[in-house]
Amino acid sequence: MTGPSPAAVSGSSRTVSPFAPADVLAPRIGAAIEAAFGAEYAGVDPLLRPSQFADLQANVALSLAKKVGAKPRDVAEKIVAALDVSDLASSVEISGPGFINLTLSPGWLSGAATSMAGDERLGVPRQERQIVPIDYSAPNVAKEMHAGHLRTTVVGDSLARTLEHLGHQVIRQNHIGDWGTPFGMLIEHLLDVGETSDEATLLEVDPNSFYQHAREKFDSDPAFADRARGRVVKLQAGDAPTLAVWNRLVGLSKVYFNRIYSALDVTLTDGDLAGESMYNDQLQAVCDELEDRGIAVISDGALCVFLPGYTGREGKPVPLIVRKSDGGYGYGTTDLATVKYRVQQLHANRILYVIGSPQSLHLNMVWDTARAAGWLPDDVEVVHVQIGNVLGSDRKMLRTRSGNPLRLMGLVDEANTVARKVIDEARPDLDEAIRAEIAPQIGVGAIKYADLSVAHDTEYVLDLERMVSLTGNTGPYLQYAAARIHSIFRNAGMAPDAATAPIVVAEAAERDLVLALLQFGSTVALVGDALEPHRLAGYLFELAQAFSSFYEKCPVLKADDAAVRDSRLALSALTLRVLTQGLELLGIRSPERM
RNA sequence: GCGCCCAUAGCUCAGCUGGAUAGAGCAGCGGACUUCUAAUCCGCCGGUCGCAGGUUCGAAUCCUGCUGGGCGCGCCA
Repeated sequence: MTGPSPAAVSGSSRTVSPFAPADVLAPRIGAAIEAAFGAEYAGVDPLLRPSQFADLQANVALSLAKKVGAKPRDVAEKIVAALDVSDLASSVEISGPGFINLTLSPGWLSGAATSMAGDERLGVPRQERQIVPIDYSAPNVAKEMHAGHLRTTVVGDSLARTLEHLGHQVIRQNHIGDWGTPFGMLIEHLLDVGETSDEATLLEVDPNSFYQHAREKFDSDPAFADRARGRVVKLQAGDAPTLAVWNRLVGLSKVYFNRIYSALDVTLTDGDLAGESMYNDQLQAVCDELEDRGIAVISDGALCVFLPGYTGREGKPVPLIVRKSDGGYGYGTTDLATVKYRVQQLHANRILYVIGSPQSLHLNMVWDTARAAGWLPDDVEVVHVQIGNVLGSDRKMLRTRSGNPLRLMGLVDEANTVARKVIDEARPDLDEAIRAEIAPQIGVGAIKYADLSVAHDTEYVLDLERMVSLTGNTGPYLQYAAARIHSIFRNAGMAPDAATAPIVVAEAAERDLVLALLQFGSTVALVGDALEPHRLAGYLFELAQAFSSFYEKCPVLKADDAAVRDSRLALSALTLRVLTQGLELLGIRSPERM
C-alpha cells in the first residue's frame, strides 16, 4: 500500500443558507428530537433528503430507532409530536417504516422567496475567511495547451470564483512549466531565429510548432544539441544574457496563455503566474534541510526521501527524488518549495491542487515529506482536486508528447463557429455586431459547461460534438433561460431590478421554481466544501428546467391579474439573478439576447 | 508484482455522502409555435446499477472476493 496520509481535514464549515428549506428545518427537527429523547441526542443529523412524496423527508427516525430502543414508527411519532413547524409546513406525515414527510406551505415558500429576492447574496452564506491558494491550469512555456489543460483551467477557475464568493481569500497560483532541460534547446532556437522573427512569433500563436522545430534541430544537429546542453548549464548558473533570452521566451508564451485565457474568459492574469522558476533559489535550501535532518538520504547518487508505506515494483521502496545524481533538481523539489511557500509566505489555511489524477502518488509523497519536515502543519488542509484523464477517440489517454492535433484554441474556434452558425439561423433579426459579440459567449459557455457539468475526477472521451452541442443539458440551455427572462423585461419596458413585488406561490410550476431557487445558497456552500463545481452545474440545469416549465405554463406579462403579474415578474427577476450569479461562478457569461 | 481509480439506459453522464418505485441529456417515437424567444415545452420507449457473497430495518452507495478496463510505481514534468 502506498501511504496516502489522511489530509488534515480542517472540516471547512458547511455553513447554512437562510432560505434553504433543509437548513431551516434541520434545527427544528433537532429540537424536536432533543425534546423527545433528551439532550444526548441534541446533535444528531435529521437526515433531511428530497422526497418523491413530499418536499423533504427526514429519515432520522429509522437511524435513531435502535439507539433509543424503539420501533422506527414510534420514534417518528414522538418526533412529530414534539415538532413545531406550523409556520413552515402545510403537512407533516409519517409514512412507510418511519419516514417523516414534510410539505412546505405556500405561505412560507412565498415569504422565503420574497426574502431571498431582498437579499444581496441570494442566500449564499459568507463563510469564515480562509486563505486558499489554488494551483491550476499550469501550462508549459512553448507548448500548446490541449484539452487536458482546459479541464484544470476551467474547474480551477470555477473553484476560485466560488470560494471567493463564499468569502475566502483565494490566491491563484498558475504553476507554469517555465524551467528545466528543454529550455536550453528553446533558448538556442530563439537565438538562432531572432526574437523578432516570424518563427519567434509562433510562440504566441502556435507554440508547438516552435517547440517541434527546436526539437528537430536538437535531434538532427549534434552541434545544436551541444549548444543546447551548454545553454541549460548557463541558465541554471544564472548567466545574465541567457536569463534575458529566457525571459523573452517566457514573455512570448505569456502572450499565448493570455490569448487563451481571454478567449476562455478565465480570471488568470500575469499576476497569478507562479511558475517553477520562482522557486529556484529555494531548492538548495530545501535539499540541505532535508538532508541535514536525516529525512533525505543519498541513494544511487541521488538525494531521496523514502517514506514508510510507499513501495513499488518488487516491494522496493519508492523514493521522492529531491536532487538528481547530476546535481539537478526535479519537480519534486519544486513542489516541496511550493508547499513551504504557500504555508509560510501565503499563510494558507487550505491548499488546492487542481491537477491530473495520475499525480496523486507524487503529491501524497510531497505532502508527507513536507509534514515530516514540519513545513505542512496539521491545521493546513491540502486537497488534490483530481482532474480525470482526457481520452482520445481510441480511449487512450491524450498525452502532451503525442502531439495531439486538437489544440485548445482550435476547440474554442470550432465551438464559436458552431455558435455563430446557430445564432445566425435562429436570430437573423439581431444586428451583425450583436451576433458577433454573443456567439463566443455561447460557444465558450458550451465548452466550459461540458467540462464543469461532469465530476472533475472522472476520465472522459473527448467528444467535440458533445462539447459544442447547444441543446439539452448544456451551457447554452442555461444561457437561453436567462436570455428569455431578459426578453420578458425588455417587453415589459422595465429593469429586472425594479421587479420587487412580493412573490406569491400559487401554481405548481411556480412552486417548483421557488423550491429550486431556495436551494441556491446551500448548493454554492456545498460546492465550496466538496470542491465539486458539477453540483452547481447540475443545480442550475434543474433551475433552468423549472423556469422553462414555468415559462410555458405561467404567462408573466399576460397574467390576468396585476398582483400575479407582479409576483411572476419578481419571480422571473429572482431566477435571472440566480442564473446569472450561478453561471458567473462557473465562469460562464449570460448574454442578454440569444 | 504492489498501489490508486473506475464499471449505472443504445451513447454521454447524474444519483445530495445508507433511504421508499435508480434519474437527466442525446439518440428513437408521438404531440405543442396567429399566444412573453420552439436553442423550448409535454408525453412514450429504454436499466439484473460488471459478477458473487457480506454488513442492516434498508445497499448503485459501505466491506470482501472475482472479472474487465485506466493510471501510477528512481533520476521527464
